[in-house]
Amino acid sequence: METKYTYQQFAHVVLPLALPQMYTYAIPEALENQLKPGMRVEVQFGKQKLYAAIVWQIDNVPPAAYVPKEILSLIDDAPIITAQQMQQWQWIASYYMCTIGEVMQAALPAYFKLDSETSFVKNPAYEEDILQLSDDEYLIAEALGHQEEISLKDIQDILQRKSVGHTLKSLLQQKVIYVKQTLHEKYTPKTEVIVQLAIAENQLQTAFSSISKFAKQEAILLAFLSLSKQQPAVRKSELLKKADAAASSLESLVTKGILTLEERIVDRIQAHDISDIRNYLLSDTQQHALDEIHTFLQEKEVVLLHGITSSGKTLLYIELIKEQINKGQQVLLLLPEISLTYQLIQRIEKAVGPVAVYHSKFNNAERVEIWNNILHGKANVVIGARSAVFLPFRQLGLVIVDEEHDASYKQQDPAPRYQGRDTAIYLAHQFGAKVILGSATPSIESYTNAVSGKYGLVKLNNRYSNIALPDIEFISTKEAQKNKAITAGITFRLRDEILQCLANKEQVILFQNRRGYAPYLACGVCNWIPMCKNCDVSMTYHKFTHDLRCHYCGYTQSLIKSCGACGSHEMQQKGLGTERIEEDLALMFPDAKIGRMDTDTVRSKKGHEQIIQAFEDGEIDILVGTQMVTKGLDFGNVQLVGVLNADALLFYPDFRATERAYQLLLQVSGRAGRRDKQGKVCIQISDVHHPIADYILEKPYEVFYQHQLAERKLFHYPPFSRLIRLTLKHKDIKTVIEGANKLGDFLRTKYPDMVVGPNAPLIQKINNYYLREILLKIPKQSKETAQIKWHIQQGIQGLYQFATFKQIRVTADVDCY
DNA sequence: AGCACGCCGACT
DNA sequence: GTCGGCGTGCTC
Repeated sequence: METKYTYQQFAHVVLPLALPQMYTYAIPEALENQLKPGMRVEVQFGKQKLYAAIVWQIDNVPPAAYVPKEILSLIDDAPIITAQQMQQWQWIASYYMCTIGEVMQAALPAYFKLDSETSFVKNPAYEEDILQLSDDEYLIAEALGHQEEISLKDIQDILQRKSVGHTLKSLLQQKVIYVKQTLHEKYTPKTEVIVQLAIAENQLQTAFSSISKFAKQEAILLAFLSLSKQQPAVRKSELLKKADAAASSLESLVTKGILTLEERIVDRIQAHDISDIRNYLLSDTQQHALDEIHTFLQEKEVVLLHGITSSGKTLLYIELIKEQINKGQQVLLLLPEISLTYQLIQRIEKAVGPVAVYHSKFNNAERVEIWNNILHGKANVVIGARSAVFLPFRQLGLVIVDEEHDASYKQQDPAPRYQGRDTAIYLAHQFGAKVILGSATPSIESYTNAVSGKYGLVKLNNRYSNIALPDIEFISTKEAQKNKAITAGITFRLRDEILQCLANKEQVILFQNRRGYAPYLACGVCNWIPMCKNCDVSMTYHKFTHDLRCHYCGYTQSLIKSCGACGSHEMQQKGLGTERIEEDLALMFPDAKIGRMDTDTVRSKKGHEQIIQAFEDGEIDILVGTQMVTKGLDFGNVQLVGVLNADALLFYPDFRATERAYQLLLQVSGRAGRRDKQGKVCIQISDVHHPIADYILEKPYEVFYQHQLAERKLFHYPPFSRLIRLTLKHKDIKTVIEGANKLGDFLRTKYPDMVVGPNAPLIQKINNYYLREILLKIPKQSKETAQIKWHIQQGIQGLYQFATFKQIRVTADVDCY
């Protein structure tokens, strides 16, 4: 018998999974004409799981090949994403070669992404026949007598083991329990309990006399009266604190009908104190730059603002933001994650009024609220990290990308591997909005666009209030080693500079790009190095925890005392991590207060803030840290910046290594010097004649740029090409090599001049998976990028036709770093 | 991503 | 002979 649909409408939905297609569900009659694209619906996918999927498209064509499932319920009464966002997601999926489901994962705050949790409930029809049950089964049935439902984890806890499958199966077979899937709406608005007076003012006298025997109740009522004079609403928590009373006393007052309690939904996003909106005055140079920006923006969509450190780019941003606010437009200011410090946000807020801040360290509930505030036009200035490009803007007028060269704008893992800066430009384009890219050391790509006239180019060459540029000195570690003028990685030259700073009560920042204590151990006899058992990297020694750790997979083992190859006991610690340097500094400068900032000391957003605050308050004299110290530290009394080992920055076999080293050295140098005194920067490097020293010391950015450009041209790197990197992963090295060769050969037959590799990456094995890479260099002017991407997909599909290659994971990284 | 189905090794 | 390991394929 042929199935006859009673459904009129069908919805194509996106699931929050890495699936290439959309899935079609039937819209039940009750929901007809209520669904709109961008709304979430509850659907069952597979035999068990429930998901919140996003309606992408609605039509009335019944699928011919299968019987669609019904949409279970409608979650939203209005779309949570806009048509513009849907277009943006589609663009990201196709440009960065991923699925829309993966974009959905990255774009939505966690609370919008629902999936079901499995729980088990007691079958009410089950007649107690407890004697039939095994001990384990009895324990579960017993537990369900106390609670409505029970999760898998609860069952594992009760039975004190992980494999509970058979017990579960048996209980289900005997129909003691059944499975329930529930889709939890995880977001709950924050509420506060507000206390109000339940009686008229003139009854207060009577009330007081009625509670005269209860000191605490009296205290509460008095505290309430005083608080209610100061503020419109009295919060329960605050009242109890002021009265120093317990909730039970308050309850008594409520029972007596003197006070009432009311629960209210409040904003998690606290309104900040912005009482003193400051007007900063622009210098002539800055004003001139601002005028130039305006002129360019009349005809160009993007302007690159090339301003040296401390030239006051932030001030220009503030002016530009204010203009947009006056026009009633929204502004997005993107910053590298780590630069999003409270100090910077506060500074901008003081100048432009309230801003919404959005980045991954905010808790989920806050992110939902910011999302909704922007969607409903309640927030107009957003400061955020790269994921802020996914917010549901309405009237976007301007996007500013600060430190546009920063590598952290590129998402590495997982997909979507999008470039936040480039996505921001696309976003702005969608709204007809303008873009400002700001940097002291622009990326080669952006600068090329500026030189070619695609972007406007505005320069800001003077430091604000003419703060002198720091005095930069390269110190040869090779020489120092020869002369025995170096201990613990610090040359005597640098040590003397530090001493002088300490004598002058000035602060010092030291930069070292390795965390931990010793980056590796080595046997003094046979040179054996302990490696991670899962990865192709050496184990790093952490002294504080007294163990060896892999910085790639997190594997930890206790410290090795004897050599794994020759058995000798002469294991030596090699290299210098921040932890070790911190320790050595304490010995070298016993009177100085040493601080350390790296991922080990900065666990939370708070940890980061605390160290910055301590540094600003002068509680730290010498701050040693990784990459982190190069960003977001615009304060303090820093006179000296030391780079302990610049060689480590240049060592990477990566075409961007020089560019990155250059950017980092200049950025870290920018931390030195204050209003009244020229700062000092000491860069330790083995060879002081390395070209990078020249670029940093003498040559203007343009010279560096030209040299880099020539090199990029020679090897067909961006901006002369577009790179796509394919990474293949498999547990067996032979399989991954053969698979990579197969895919490489396929692509080479199509595009003989574009394929590089397959090659083994710098780290061959991570987490027990062997890796191989294939790089595609697509000429910039090529019109066939879309076709190439399609062929890549074909190639991967082709690989999966072979049984041996079926479990190779292939990831594509477009515009890879 | 999850989940079920299906075919080979170590236990009662 | 069964439990359960994970390789394989599918989900509207």
